[in-house]
Amino acid sequence: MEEKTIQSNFIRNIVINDLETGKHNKIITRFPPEPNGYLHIGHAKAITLNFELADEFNGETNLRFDDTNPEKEEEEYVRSIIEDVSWLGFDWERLLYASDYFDEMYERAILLIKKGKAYVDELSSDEIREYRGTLTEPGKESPFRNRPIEESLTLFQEMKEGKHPDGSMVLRAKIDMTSPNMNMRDPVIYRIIHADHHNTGDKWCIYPMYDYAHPLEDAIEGITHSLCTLEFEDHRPLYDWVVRECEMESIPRQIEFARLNITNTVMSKRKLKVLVEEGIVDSWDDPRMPTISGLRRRGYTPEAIKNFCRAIGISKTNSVVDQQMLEHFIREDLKLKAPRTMAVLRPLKVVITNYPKDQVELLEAENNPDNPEMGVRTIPFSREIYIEQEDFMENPPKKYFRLFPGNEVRLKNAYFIKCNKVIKDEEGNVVELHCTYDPETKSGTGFTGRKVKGTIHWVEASQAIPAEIRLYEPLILDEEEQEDKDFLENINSNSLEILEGFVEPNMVDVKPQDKFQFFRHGYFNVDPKHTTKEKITFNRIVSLKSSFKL
RNA sequence: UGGGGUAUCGCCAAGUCGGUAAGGCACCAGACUUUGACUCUGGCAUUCGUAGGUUCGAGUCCUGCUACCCCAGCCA
Repeated sequence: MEEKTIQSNFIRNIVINDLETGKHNKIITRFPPEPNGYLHIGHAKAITLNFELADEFNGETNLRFDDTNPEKEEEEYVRSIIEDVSWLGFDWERLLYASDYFDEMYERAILLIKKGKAYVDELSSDEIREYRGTLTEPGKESPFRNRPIEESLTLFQEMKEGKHPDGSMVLRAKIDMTSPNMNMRDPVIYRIIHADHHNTGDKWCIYPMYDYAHPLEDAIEGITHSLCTLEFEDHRPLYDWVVRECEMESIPRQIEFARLNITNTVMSKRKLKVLVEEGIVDSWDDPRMPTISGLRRRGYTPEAIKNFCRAIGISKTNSVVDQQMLEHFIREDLKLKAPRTMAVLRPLKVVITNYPKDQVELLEAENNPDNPEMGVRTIPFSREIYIEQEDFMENPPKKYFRLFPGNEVRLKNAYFIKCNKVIKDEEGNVVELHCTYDPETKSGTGFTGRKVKGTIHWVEASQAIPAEIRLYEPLILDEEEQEDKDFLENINSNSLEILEGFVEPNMVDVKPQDKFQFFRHGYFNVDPKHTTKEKITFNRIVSLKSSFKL
């Protein structure tokens, strides 16, 4: 169920204009993750934007790893990012790495030095910081700023050859130490890092900084529209400076948009990492995580995620999208896709006293009333069944349509039953119900003799399959207006609830990632990690909406 | 107190040359219902941060305020 209703947004308008005016005949975008962590739904927003924008206008999109810092990046992340982007259903034109361009970047740096636009600085990092000035005070020029070009050339060569230790010197762009834009105060563009790179091994011991590397990567690939998040707005003058001074032929345009925030969760890599490291969740793909892998394990589909990304729009406003919006799109997608089945999460045994002992009859049930093509299945029915604890109340309030003493309800796909007797344990807890059924009310016979207000789900007791069912709630509690509060103080300690319930016997052969609608409960996914031959574990993706209030 | 941004319904978000406020989520009411689900119908901004100005007419133009976000990594 993909809805490709294209929503207008300011970036798309820019593209349309660029195409109409002939500035570009074809657009090329890119998704440039740094392979230093797992992708989350915020990345999905950027991925969807880049790929679909190019696709709409017959352009191309590259997947490019921005691997300019070997100390933080790993092959494992490259693998997971590729997996996630593919899973979302996007095909890149080219799979590239910033490290593919290290040679060219080095040559362009030499060009800058020769033009007097860059110099090797031997100030320490602390000194560089001091010389940089502050937000309100201009910086000072480094004593090395005006050293001879030949000297910088030699030193830069030596940096590359590994003749100098980490931190001893850097290559800086020579721009303006008094600029009100801190990024223009002679930014460092190359630093020495003696570390193995996942792609280039030990070939290099100097690595370009983002602000220098990124515009070159874009220009080299012929990227026309380089989309990034708001915090890079201040970097745009530097981006343009690099493209211009390095004399790149292709001129990419950087355009910034707001990153995604969703209520009741966290989105930064840093915070997600804390959740994993503090053991608040058990891994990056924990079903409570907003990571692509977490959402996948929870049971979200690529279509739902993409529809969500399309629906939230693109703008420059800092915003927080209601998490209910995400839930809406998975419900919508699974409505027609997920077969219905009955599962009892908190079992209460019911004995149907007038039903013959030792009789088991097979009943027919629709797999999806909203999608008849999904066919029917048969389910067993007998004298003993389980129903949901919350579907019975001994002393119900008004408007309680479910089972209570003397009341009659419909068992979905089976018969009407009436509750006659409540069995309790010593502590007064209801442990069993005795009911009677009416053979004339069998589902599918067209019985119209009388109506009942409630229909409840059930599972036949002797053949029911025990299953583990995991219910999730948001990781983060609704925040009150408390600034500077550590997000860990708002952690929802009840974000996971594990239940032992029963599912229909025909669930024996489910496979990991199979999705179902548990009748009257919500949508569930077969967990790929916890499910074993002995026991199936289901993750609740999302509950059904409900207007029922006790 | 420097620079860069943003302010349209509870939450997202469209709003071409100024012409008299799309849509989605949420919510409320009703209909339907073998899911208190779905679906359907109706309701949800006389108003676009605020104060002025220009104009026959301004969310869209001008001016002044206000609030919030980002920037002082040899991170991206």
